[in-house]
Amino acid sequence: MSGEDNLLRLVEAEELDKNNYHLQDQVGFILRKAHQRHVAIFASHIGDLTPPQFAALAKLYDIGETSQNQLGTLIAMDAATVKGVIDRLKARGLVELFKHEVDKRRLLVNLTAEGRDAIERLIPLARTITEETLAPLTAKEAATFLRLLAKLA
Amino acid sequence: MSGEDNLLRLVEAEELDKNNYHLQDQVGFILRKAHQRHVAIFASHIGDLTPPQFAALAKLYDIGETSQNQLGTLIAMDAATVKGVIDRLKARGLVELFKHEVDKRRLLVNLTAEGRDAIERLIPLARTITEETLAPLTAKEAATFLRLLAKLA
DNA sequence: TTGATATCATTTGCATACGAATGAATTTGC
DNA sequence: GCAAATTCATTCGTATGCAAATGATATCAA
Repeated sequence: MSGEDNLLRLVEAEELDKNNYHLQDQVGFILRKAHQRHVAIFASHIGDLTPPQFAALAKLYDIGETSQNQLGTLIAMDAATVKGVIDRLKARGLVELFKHEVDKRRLLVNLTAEGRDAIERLIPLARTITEETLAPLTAKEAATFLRLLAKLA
Repeated sequence: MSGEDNLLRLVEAEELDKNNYHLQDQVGFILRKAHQRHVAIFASHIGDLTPPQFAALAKLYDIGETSQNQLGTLIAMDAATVKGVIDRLKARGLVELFKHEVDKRRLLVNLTAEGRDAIERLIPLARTITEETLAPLTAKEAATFLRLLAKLA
């Protein structure tokens, strides 16, 4: 085999390497698509609330009154994002805000009676949404998937 | 067992049902967190481009010139979103736009020489990003995860 | 106690993401 | 061949999502 052959093979290998990258096989790209699909399923069942808004209500229903910042940590939203979400829920009368009596930096958030009614009404729909999102998998596959997904998140 | 006992159990079961919903176990919530983590990993390796911008460049590198709309379909972005992404890539000189000679509705997009250089330089980093995203899983788990994720997306 | 740090909330700027409406151009169906 | 339907691109409005900067308050440490 000549030196020129070796060079050729090397060049071909590099070309192959470049062309071998397929976006549609990358975990990030598929993750983005799976998330898109879930959001669409969510919207088809719960049209008047977004997944982040639902997450805020569900968490407040679970743990009760907490600070805006703490809520953000629990539902994986940074401070700027959670503020917008809470502002919109407040505008719709689903949550109330209070200043913390002792620590004046904190803004306490809690469900209103209306917010409590809403989340109690929506939780069954949320179960349906979860089911429909996982519908392409068997029960066993879904369990495996959730276990591995949790390791990644 | 009295009728009152039955009623009590029923009420308790309903309460349990309501309180039994745990946001942090829902596939949508974990999917959102996994996606967030991936985007953060992406940004730590490729700071000057977002994942959607990278997707557009990678797909153009893969298939060559195409219409804005077709590109959007291939990278799972609606028309409004892809327009913004392409506009920003164009402003940075990474893609060029041409009117389609025959079908005057279409706007053709292609990489510039600079765009081609950029994507060739970035693909190795993208491989690293994929690896790091999947790092919490073993090779076997990663393969299983990708197979199931693809079924969901 | 006070000066340095840290925490909480807000604001601004930028970048997806998508529904809905619009207008231009093309294709289809009859 | 022409009206209806479709496709392509754009624009507007709304909602995340995050980095960075700012101001108020609280905690820590010397």
